[in-house]
Amino acid sequence: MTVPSTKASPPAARRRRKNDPESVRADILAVATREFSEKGLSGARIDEIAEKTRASKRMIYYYFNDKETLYLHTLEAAYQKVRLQEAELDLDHLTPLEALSRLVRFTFCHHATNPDFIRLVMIENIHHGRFLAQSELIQSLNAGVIDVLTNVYIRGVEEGCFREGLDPRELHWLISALSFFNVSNQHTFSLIFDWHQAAPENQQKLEDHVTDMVLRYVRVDEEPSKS
Amino acid sequence: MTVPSTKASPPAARRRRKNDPESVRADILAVATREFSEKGLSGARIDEIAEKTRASKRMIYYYFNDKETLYLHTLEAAYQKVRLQEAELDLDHLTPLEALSRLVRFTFCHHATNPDFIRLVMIENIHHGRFLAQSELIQSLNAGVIDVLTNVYIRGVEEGCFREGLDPRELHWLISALSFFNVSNQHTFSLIFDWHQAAPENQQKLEDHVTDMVLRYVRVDEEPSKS
DNA sequence: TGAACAATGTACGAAATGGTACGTTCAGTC
DNA sequence: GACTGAACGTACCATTTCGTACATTGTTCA
Repeated sequence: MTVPSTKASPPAARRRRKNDPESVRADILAVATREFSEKGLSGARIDEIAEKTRASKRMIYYYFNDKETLYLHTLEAAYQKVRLQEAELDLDHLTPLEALSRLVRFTFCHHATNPDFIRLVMIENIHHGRFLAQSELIQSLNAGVIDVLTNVYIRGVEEGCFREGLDPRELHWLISALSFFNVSNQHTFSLIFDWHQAAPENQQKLEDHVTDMVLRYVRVDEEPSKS
Repeated sequence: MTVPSTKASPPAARRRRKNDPESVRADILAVATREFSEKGLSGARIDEIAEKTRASKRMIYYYFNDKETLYLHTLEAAYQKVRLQEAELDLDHLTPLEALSRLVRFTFCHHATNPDFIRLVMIENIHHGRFLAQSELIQSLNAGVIDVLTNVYIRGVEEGCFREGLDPRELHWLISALSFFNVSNQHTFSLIFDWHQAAPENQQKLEDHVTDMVLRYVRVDEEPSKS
């Protein structure tokens, strides 16, 4: 009763209390993200996650029921974070060409700066998307991703700078593929071709090439005239 | 001495003998490939590999020293198999455009029909290419892969159908990225965008798009004239 | 204040798992 | 035909690893 400023406001008063479930949960999730993305589902160790956490192993099983559930929550959190970042993108005030270019560069840079997310997706694919299939959350989150691209594309076609007949979903596939591969296969590619792909100058080159490639694919053909 | 037709020819007479080291080794490697590519290094179980083999667990440790060595041999065998298939490609008698098109389609199809290999490479990347770095074999194998592409590209530039200034290694990167992603991220992509990517008609579409994309990127610009 | 429930720590159990000790059989050689 | 080393089987060990039982502390509300 004599406690400073806490009166029926549990979520706001996080300082004075000893028990802080939300932060414990968040802490576990953060550590789990690092561990799972680094070592995979079977490679990550619950005990090691527990050690690196302020909490104890008991807490992991308290908030998340078992290893696989923890992994699923990790995956969901990662997707949510991505979507939040994507939502900040504002393309409506740009010309279609600029907007598409911006979108490609954003995707490329985003993936490059979020290797944890990429690795989790790789790992999830190794598991045949078994966990993603369980998550309605993720699937609903991703519903609107294509919409942004669709809008840009339609505007481009209407303005005559993009050629017709392309499927925005396939366009998204192309952009994703190039941006994803840049992170996912960096190690093997660098080793095999003795090329420091992660070097800033090479990353810049790749970003330019990827952007160029997508634009060339979408732009109308510059053929002077037919016959 | 009364044995049928075996006289100082151990490698040829494989039938009558009870011990058949080569085939045991090959069998182990084949099973290990399936297991590792399916479940990863940490996910695969030596006991399970042993069970699925005609041999026993003891034999795995007899021929390969430990789990990681077995994994490394698996990886090396997979790369070797790929290189053998690639070597069959004969592009010299084609025009540069046809040759490049052929090369892209070959890569796309090859990856699509060898998911085990793709998955092993994914897994190896999860391990930061740690094992590939140990293998001089693989790195030497891959030396000549770029050469084929380089030849085609140079021919194309000389004949005036490819634009100058592109790096064959980066070109290879683009082709690999699109072909690789098609397999590596099939599960998550199909789920998220509710699109049966593995369906033959969609695979055909993607193959066409990928080929088209690469060709559009490499072809000379069709601009009528400057100013 | 004290009952009720949420949050947390400690210690432990049971199964899985990589790896090995030890013995046996096979195949070529003197 | 005895000897030797390669090839192979069985049983086992030590450790790791997921998960839980149980006790304890914190928090809220009547």
